[in-house]
Amino acid sequence: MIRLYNTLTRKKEDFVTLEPNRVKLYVCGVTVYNDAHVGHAMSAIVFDIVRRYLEYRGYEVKHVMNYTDVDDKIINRANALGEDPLKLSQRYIEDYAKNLADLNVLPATSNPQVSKTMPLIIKFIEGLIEKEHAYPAPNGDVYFRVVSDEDYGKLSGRKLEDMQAGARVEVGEMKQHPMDFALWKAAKPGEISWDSPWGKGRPGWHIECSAMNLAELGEQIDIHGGGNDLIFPHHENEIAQTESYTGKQFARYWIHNGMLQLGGEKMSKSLGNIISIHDFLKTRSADVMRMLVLMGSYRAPLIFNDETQDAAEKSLDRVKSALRPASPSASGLAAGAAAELAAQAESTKQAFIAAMDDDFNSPLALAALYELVKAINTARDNGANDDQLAPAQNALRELTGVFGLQLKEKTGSSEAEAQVKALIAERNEARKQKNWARSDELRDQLKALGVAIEDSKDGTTWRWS
RNA sequence: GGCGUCGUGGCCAAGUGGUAAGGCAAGGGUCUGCAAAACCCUCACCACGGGUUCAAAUCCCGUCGACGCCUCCA
Repeated sequence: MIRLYNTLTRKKEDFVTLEPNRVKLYVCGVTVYNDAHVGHAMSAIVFDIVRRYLEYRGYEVKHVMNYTDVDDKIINRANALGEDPLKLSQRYIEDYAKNLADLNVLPATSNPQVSKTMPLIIKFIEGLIEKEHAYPAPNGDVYFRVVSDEDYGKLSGRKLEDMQAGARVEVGEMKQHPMDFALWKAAKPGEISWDSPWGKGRPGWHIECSAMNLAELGEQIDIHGGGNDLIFPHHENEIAQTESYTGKQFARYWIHNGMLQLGGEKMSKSLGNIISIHDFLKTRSADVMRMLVLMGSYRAPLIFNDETQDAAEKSLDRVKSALRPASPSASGLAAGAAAELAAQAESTKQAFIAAMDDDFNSPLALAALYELVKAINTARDNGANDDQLAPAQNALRELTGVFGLQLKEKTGSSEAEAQVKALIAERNEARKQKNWARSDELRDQLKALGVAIEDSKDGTTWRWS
């Protein structure tokens, strides 16, 4: 039984889907107006692993991730660049899709966009007005009436009274209650806009997700996810809108990832402490980013610095060490030892599943993988041949695959490879003559080329490092 | 000020009543011409102060501190 921490109840709960073996998963995507950063990568990877794990456990997952392509920031940036806002956002949608592919994030089942959901958004708002959950203001805005929603604040644990006491709530003169929020914003002159019963305008931020959810997944969904910075107001308002509109519970489980921290602060576009996904991938692999995410709980803040990145990289090397072939002169393992390795593969699999079933406890699942890594390496040291290693290595591949790790060994061009082989041949000759000085010199040369040398009884092996 | 999450070894991080997983780093060892890789060994009384209990990192109260949200934000 899978258990999930549900933000709505602040407890771990048994995961029971609306329909057997099917999961409706909606994850808030990004607002597309500039490069996405590694914080977005973290969120995307977290939910990619959720999706991959649910599929591994036999669920058919319908995974929806939206793009917010109509928004103040997009309009501002487009104005600054003298570009059409929808062209700009389309450009960044394609860019983000490439980021995700580079990170080995599986494409969502669908990627709805605000600009393509306008009729439904308008219909949704009309429905809310009809039910007196919303009201048009004289200036052409439409607001959601928070006092009409008796359990408003249930996700974030806030009460309307508390929020009114807060110093930073601004009372808009068009609003009946300071916490009322815009469903529709009247267009300012020259702004991109759509026709509506309330005049030209565009949707507020929250209504789009309610509408796209309804369009893609229906009135009720299993899991709604996103960064924990979206809990309030975004997800709170989504709940208010959708439940007021349908009269049914919206999402059963709300899951939120923690924030990626750079220098002790949340990485965010507003703070400007950003490392883009493009820049990250210039020096590190997608696997490193994924490993970084896996090393901690998805709900906790992720400490992102050189030290943690190095640790992630080394940890990956360790996992990869188990996937190397048997030594050339492997004499074969005794039957008992081979059976032991098979048993370890099986118990690792069980431990992995038990860990991941418990609210995606990836650090614990990783610990199980390292046990298998150790067992495989020990077996190899003890003379296991490739056939004997294969089942355990396949199990390791299977489980790391659930994490979306690719575990590729580095490669070089064929010319470089030819050069390396020549140097190694020369070195072997020197070693035969016990010319250690020359041998070590050649090893240094190879190291400079990025080649690691390993000598053993049965000869020299090498790999790109 | 309000709401929420949290404070475990040098770093990252599991563990939510019975005397602390794992990874990285570090030190020692096996192997090696020397290395490297792999393997073996060593390395914490869990922010602080009270309390509950036969027993607490784990429950309760308090203090201090960190982070997130309350404004756009994955």
